Amino acid sequence: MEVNCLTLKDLISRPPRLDFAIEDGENAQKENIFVDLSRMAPKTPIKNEPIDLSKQKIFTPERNPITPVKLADRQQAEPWTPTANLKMLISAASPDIRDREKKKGLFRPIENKDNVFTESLQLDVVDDSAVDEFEKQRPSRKQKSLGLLCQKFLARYPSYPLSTEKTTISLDEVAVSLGVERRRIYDIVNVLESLHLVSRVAKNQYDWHGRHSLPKTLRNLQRLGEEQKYEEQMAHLQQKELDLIDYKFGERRRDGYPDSQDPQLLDFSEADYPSSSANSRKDKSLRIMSQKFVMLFLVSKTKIVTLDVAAKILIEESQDTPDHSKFKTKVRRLYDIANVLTSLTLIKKVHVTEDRGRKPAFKWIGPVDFSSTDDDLMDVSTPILPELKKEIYGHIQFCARQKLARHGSFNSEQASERIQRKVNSEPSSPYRQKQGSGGYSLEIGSLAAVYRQKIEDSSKAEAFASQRAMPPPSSLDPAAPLPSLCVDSEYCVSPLSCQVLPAAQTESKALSAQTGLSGGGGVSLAAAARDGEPLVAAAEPLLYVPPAPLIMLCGGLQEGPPGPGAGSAGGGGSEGAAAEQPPVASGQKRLSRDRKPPQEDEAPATKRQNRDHGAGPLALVMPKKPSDSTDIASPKTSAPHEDTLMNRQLSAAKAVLGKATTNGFVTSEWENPSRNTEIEKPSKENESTKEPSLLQYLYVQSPAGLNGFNVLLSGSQSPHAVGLPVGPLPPLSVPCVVVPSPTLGAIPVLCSPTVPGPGSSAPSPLPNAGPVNFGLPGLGSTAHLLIGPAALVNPKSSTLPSTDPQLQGPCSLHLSPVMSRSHGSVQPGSPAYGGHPAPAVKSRQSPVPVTPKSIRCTHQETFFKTPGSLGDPVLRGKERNQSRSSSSAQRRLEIPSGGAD
DNA sequence: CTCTCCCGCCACCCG
DNA sequence: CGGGTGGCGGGAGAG
Repeated sequence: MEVNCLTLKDLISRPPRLDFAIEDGENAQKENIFVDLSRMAPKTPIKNEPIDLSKQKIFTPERNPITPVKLADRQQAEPWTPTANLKMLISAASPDIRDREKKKGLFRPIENKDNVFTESLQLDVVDDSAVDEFEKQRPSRKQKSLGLLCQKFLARYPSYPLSTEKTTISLDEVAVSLGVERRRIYDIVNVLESLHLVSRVAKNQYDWHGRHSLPKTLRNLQRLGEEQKYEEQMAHLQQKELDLIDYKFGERRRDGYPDSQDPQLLDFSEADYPSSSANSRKDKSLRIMSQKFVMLFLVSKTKIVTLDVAAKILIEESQDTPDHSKFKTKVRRLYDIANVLTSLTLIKKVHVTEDRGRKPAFKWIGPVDFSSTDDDLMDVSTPILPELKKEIYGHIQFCARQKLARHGSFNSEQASERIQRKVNSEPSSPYRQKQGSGGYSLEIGSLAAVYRQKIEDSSKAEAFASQRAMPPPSSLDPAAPLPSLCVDSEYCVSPLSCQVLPAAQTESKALSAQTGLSGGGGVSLAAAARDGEPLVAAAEPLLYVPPAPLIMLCGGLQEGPPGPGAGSAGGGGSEGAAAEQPPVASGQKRLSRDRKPPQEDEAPATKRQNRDHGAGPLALVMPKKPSDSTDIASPKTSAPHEDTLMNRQLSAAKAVLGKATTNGFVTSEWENPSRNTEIEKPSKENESTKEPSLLQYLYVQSPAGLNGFNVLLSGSQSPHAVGLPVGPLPPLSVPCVVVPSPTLGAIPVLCSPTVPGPGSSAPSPLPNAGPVNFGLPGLGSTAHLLIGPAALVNPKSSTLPSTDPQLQGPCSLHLSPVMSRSHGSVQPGSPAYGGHPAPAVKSRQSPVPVTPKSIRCTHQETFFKTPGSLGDPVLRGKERNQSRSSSSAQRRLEIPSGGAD
């Protein structure tokens, strides 16, 4: 036996060695992988390796030589063909070898290696996706990516360090620890510095500040961006592109904004950045570029920035001559920055489809409302939290009641009015929105934002502080970008979608009819996505299936499938992944794919997702591409997602309802989208666009970064809504969907009034497994609640993330909380919805896995309770939330709700 | 092919 | 002036 093993190893190991430093820590990882592989395939070592690797997940770290049998199995199991494997090996080999030789000297064996190694092993073991393994085999580029490195870097420090504790960062130490050259650390640190997450204190020394001041920093950047008129510039550039590929620099500033104020940008925050003369080296620094890049997102209505536009703007500002090489260089830098920002879960990669084709772009998934919040708010201490929660819960409860009371009679206006009323009543209320974005005086989103900030603050002191150990900081962070919303890596935005949407929106009814869902009860979809991404997913039964026509439209609209995503950001273990997934989690997504543990880093998140999801589900939903399926599908089916939709809906809603109603519900973001200057954005907004069905609902989103609640109201229900223009769609039965987000936990809840009998058909394919997962954002921050009109179906079992417990539960309501989590642990068979493929709830994060059942009850109750309890919990962090939240919400709810009547 | 973006040379600039 | 920083762009992996 041994002999065999050795032989295999030898064969296998060699190639790896070449690639990696064999003995070196880094290499070690790879080697391990290889080893495993080797054992797997006794026959041809080389080929086997790759193959094995892919499948290894199953294998334990031990990976010792395994019996050949397994190999055979695996091979079969593996998607990879021998040929493919060989190719892989071969391709990897030569280059690797070369690199290897070089690297040997370069690499420093570091602990890091060990870590990496460990991680890889774990991944292998746990991991399902072949991809990971594959990657691991050889140190793929991804493994060495800045994003991954950044995640590791961030994992070292608490997102919200206690004020008392000072964390200093030694670049040398970090570099060694992470096993990379210091040069790479500079890239990370510079971007972090631009956001004030760190500050340089001395040579080679930085202080870690964490995310505490991130909202403030972003606000400042947003302000600066507005001053710089970046939005106009972006719009201008985009227009130009339509006309010409070439763009001229001169025009950009026509508006009169001063030439380079770049230096000022830096000033805003600190003295750190010395204003330098234009074009100075500093102006070109990654720090400044990073700030500008962020500003572009912040001023963008669509929150999507294409790299080419960003690069052009940067070039213009730098007053450099716009040659192609410059452009390329800028883009490279932007990728560097984007990788870091993605690791921070502030942005995620998407693709914008344009006439010219797909363009790489990034979407802001971080907090959005900070702009509206005051500094005061930032400082606000915990006390406020309860208030906010009440508001939110109250609103939710109200909705629920309404629904319950009359199945579709819910009037969104009333709700909105109520909210406004409240807001108005308190002049000082933080809830008021400052922004003029929409003219909405108050937005839930803003509330959420406030809430979130508070939470953040509190969190610093408490949980987070202690939690370094916690799952990756990022994921945990409340502040973390709502990103959770965006589960998937990429979205495609297509212009068309916009057009389509309007019509779609109006009519949910039509949809339901078409889908067949209508009859049954409504379909409950949930879709809430924060930034456009769909938050909710419905169980299969619940899944809303857009009528064929709609689908077609959607599909058409969407570009191709979203690529694999980009989303890796979340990656970092919990962070990225969590963030992304959770919110949106459209049921579909979740359904299709199960997430891997957030822990994994995924630089390659996108890939994973892809693989995770099957195309299958998507297919159902979307005509378009299977590949995206996961993303698309889920969103599509379950909920309306995307800004576009949202916008549409909003606009539609506004029209119908009148502003008042909408106001209450609409979040700032929503508004923004509607306006999009950017052509692309509007259309696409991700996967969500596709779903017209979503239109039916009015989506109330909390501000993006925040953990606000997202509420989906069915348009049909609202009387006003009836008037909706578009119309053909029959209103869905679902009155409203509330998606609480973030802070609470990520517990998505789906209540579907009636089970979608008809709908099921469509859905069935998707979910397959059944369980629809709503992915909670990694953190579990977001919870989605869907309330079905009349009859809620069964509550699904879901595991709640520790954090969210509160939200979850609307037991009484019949709501079923669905958790989706990064993991994808969803169970297909999960009980949800009684037999239906219920969405599975995952709570990967939750430290303590709760049993769905138990959780459910608890949560449910909790959910409605008054926030009072929340205050504590919130702070605590995710874990505690569950229990606490419960109480206060209800109280609040009732009060507010009353207004409706 | 295009998109990404790693890698590390070498210029800056600070202490 | 030495060394920390970090701009820069070649070139290769990934798709």
